[in-house]
Amino acid sequence: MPFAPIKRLRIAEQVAEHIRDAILGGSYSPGDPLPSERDMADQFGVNRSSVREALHRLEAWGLVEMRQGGATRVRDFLVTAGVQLLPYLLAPGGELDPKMLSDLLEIRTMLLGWTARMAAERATPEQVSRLQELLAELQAAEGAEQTRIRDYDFYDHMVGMTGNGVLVLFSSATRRVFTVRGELFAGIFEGFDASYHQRTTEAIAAGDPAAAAAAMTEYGARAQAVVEGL
Amino acid sequence: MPFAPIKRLRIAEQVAEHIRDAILGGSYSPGDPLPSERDMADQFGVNRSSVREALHRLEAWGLVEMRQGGATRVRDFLVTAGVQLLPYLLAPGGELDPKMLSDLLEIRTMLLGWTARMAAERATPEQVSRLQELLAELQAAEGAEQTRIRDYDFYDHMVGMTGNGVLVLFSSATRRVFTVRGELFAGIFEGFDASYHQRTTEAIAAGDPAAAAAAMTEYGARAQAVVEGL
DNA sequence: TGCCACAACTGGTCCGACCACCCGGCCACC
DNA sequence: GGTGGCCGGGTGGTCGGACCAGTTGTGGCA
Repeated sequence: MPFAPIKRLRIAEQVAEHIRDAILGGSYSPGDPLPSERDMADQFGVNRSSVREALHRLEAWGLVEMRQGGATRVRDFLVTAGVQLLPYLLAPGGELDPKMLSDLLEIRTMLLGWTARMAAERATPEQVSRLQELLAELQAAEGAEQTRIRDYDFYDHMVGMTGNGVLVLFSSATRRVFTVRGELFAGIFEGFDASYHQRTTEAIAAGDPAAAAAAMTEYGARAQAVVEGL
Repeated sequence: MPFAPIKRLRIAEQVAEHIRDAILGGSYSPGDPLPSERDMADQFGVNRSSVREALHRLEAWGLVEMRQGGATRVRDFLVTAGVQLLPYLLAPGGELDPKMLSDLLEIRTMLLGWTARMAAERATPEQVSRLQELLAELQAAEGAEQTRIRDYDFYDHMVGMTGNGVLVLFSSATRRVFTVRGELFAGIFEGFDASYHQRTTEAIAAGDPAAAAAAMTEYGARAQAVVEGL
């Protein structure tokens, strides 16, 4: 077994994680002021510049609002936060939020169905044969992790087949969740059943959008049931 | 008429906008190195700290990748960028990308339909009466801008009715697009026809998910047709 | 030819200073 | 009692410079 890669964390990143967890963990309510940059620099034992870098990151994520002269305040992140916060909203403060997980899988089911439908409508022959290759690789996958990766490659290719650039953005946002929080979804890929993907591929090859959507929707619903059963 | 708020401009923000536009405008390809922080600080005539703040913002948006020792490189933002970049991807370099706009409206249609469906499945009586209020306000709206705002309030309430927290994140991301780039969608709200919303409200009140989804999908499709016809 | 040490980059962190701005308390004035 | 101005202390914003840490290309050596 190879050595795990050394995780190199920039100081500003660590600071950002601390503050992010404190906010998502409920230590602050929307509108509450954070301690001043100078205070936090002292508390963390780092330079004020690093604290500022961390705060700017949180600001870009929609978690806090910085105003010259006034305190940096926590925003109502459920409204202002970007999708990129999803991995952390799933488990704020380290404890899994089952409701959020359930919601995410529901959205995933919707995206799966719609993507398969549009892929079937717009597929080119080359894309179909590539999809069949990916299906074969998925069926040959061993282990939960490899299955997860190939499942998402399959989905990614369908996204590309839709030709919708905005969907690419959305799906890459959700992919990040599955990557960062892969352990939450292991149940989906244990004893994986690739028959849904096979039906989907056949439906797309046959140019049958409704059947493709149905197969992927069923797959998503089954994944929902599996994870909810935990 | 009240005074318009004074627009404040932080230096780092302006720098970030410049670099962002250069990247989205195609001045750099994925993998290309940006000039060094010290160079850009000279060129912009600002301190290196400000350039670094700007770069960190771009990094949080998924536009660039910073690595100690190596150059800061442009990422393949169509894959790595967050949804929060959508407003700028719609018009990279100031020129509208009609394909991206078309894709966005297509996604919007999907979200409209699905949201209405789930809202119909899960609505409580209180939520329904609130929706009817919002419908009345929408029907009474005057002018494109007021219509746009109330249309989104209507949609936002449906999102709340689904009870899906992840959908809230997604839809707030898309709402930002309509806010920042409102001028692109003015056509939708000129000569607005609220009958789709009325049908939707009635279907939700009657607990008919399919009808609700159909009405909102038609509404989205009509908006697509209007904007594409420009 | 192939390897490696070095030098010249890059970004990452730190420090200390000053500026711009917000807010609170104070006070003179109406 | 209310108003407006003043001011001081605290906040974030910017600056310049220094040094650390990691990468990259190059030149010389074996």
